[in-house]
This record gives sequence, structure tokens and C-alpha cells, in this order.
Amino acid sequence: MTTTPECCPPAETAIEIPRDENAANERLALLAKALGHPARVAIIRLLLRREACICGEIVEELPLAQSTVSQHLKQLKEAGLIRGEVDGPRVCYCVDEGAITLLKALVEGLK
Amino acid sequence: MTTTPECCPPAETAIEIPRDENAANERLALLAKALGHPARVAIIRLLLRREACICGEIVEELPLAQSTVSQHLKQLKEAGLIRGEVDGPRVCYCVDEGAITLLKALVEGLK
DNA sequence: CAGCGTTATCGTATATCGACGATTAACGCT
DNA sequence: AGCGTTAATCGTCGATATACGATAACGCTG
Repeated sequence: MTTTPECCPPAETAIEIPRDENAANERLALLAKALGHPARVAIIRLLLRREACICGEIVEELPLAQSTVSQHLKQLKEAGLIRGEVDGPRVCYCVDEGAITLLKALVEGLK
Repeated sequence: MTTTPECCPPAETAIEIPRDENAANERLALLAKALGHPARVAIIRLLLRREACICGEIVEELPLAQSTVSQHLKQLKEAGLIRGEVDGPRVCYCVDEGAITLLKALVEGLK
């Protein structure tokens, strides 16, 4: 098996629900858009369960080409849902728990 | 003022979280994609607060053309987040509470 | 430093999105 | 029947998403 790198130990982004409603809408839309593809939801799940971490592992779990997975990872990263840490030749991706918390809060705030 | 139609009284869609994980991913992705635009988030909020109901009212609240709003409404409807009921010449849109509940459950299930 | 494994980026093709104005369709009312 | 109001649809445009293979970049390791 691989070295099971203990990636992304510290650094949790502080969550903050936007005061302005428009800002909240923008933020929620950004996060939702990032989750707007089944493959990206699957990636988030893999990362949350720590069933996969390294990009290569994720590629093996999904029926997609490596470049395509890399694109999805990029989108998730740009939305702030995940972070990537270089681990030698590999890159370890982890969910940003703060972003997930924010997402849940924003969705829960729909009322 | 308008007649304040009491739209969408009955008919709540039963929620059911997909057993299959792939199906859950697809469902969540579909719902998330529908929320992946600030205008659509804003529409959902308007409908939830019942600040607006009629398509025309929604158009007035948003800085978008009527046809554009109609497109967004269509996408929300296709995702199952809202329903529309014809009320004379107007159309009253309402949130499908079941879909919102399902969305919240699916997001909360991300762990 | 040459080579290998890993990941990101590039280039491309197709499809969908997002916005608008214009048009059509549906409905109530006179 | 015809008119006005309201909403959906059409047609268009540019921008973005999705997928892939090919290529580049990066960091070990021999």
C-alpha cells in the first residue's frame, strides 16, 4: 500500500456566513455550482471518508481520465471546498471542513 | 395590489434519499447545479419568504429580463425545486418543500 | 543528471449556460 | 371575436463546462 500520508493536518479555514444577502447568494451559488456534477460530489465523498486522498487514487475510483479528474479537482479547489498539499511527487487533497460547514449553514439558512 | 393568490396549497412531493450512492450523487448534483447561480438562489429565497410568487413579481425583484427569469424558473422546475401553478393569466411559483428537505438531507449527509 | 512516476496544463471538440429581444401562446375580460 | 396582460418559447450570441489525449512540469531516485 501507499504511505498513507497524513495530509492537511492544520489550517482550517474560518467560516463566516456573509452578512449581505447578495453575498450569501453568491457564496452559496459558488459552492453549489462546484457540487453541480456527480463526479465532484463523488470526489468530496471519497475525501471525506478518507478512502482516497492522492489524486491518483481518486482517478482509480472514477471512470474518468486523469486530466478530467484534475479539472474537477481544480474546480473544487477554486470553490474552496478542497485544498491540495504537495507530498513529494504526489498531491494530497483534503476537504476543507470549514467550507463544508459553511455550505451546510448556507443551505440550512434557506428558509 | 394583486389578488395574492393562495397558490400551491396541497401536493407536497414525498422525499426519499436514494439508497444507491451513485443515485444520491446524481440527485445532489442536480439540485446543487440548480442552485449554482445567484439569481436562482435569490428566487428560491423570494419564494420561501413568499415575498413573491407570481413570475412577474420575481422579474421585478431581479435585475434581469423577463425571458431570463423564465429560463431560471424553468431550470429550478426541472430540478424539482419549485412548482408552477397557472392562476388565470399568471403563473404562481412555489418552492417544493420536499425538495428543499431532500437537499438539506443530502448536504447534511456529506460526511 | 537521466529517467520515472505523478499531476497540471494545453489544445480541441461538443454541449450547455446565461443573457437578451422578439415572438408566440394562454387566458380574462369587454 | 378581439384586445390586453402575462408568461413561455425561439433565435442568437458569447462564455463556460465537460471530456479526452497529448504534452509539459515537478519532484524523487538511481
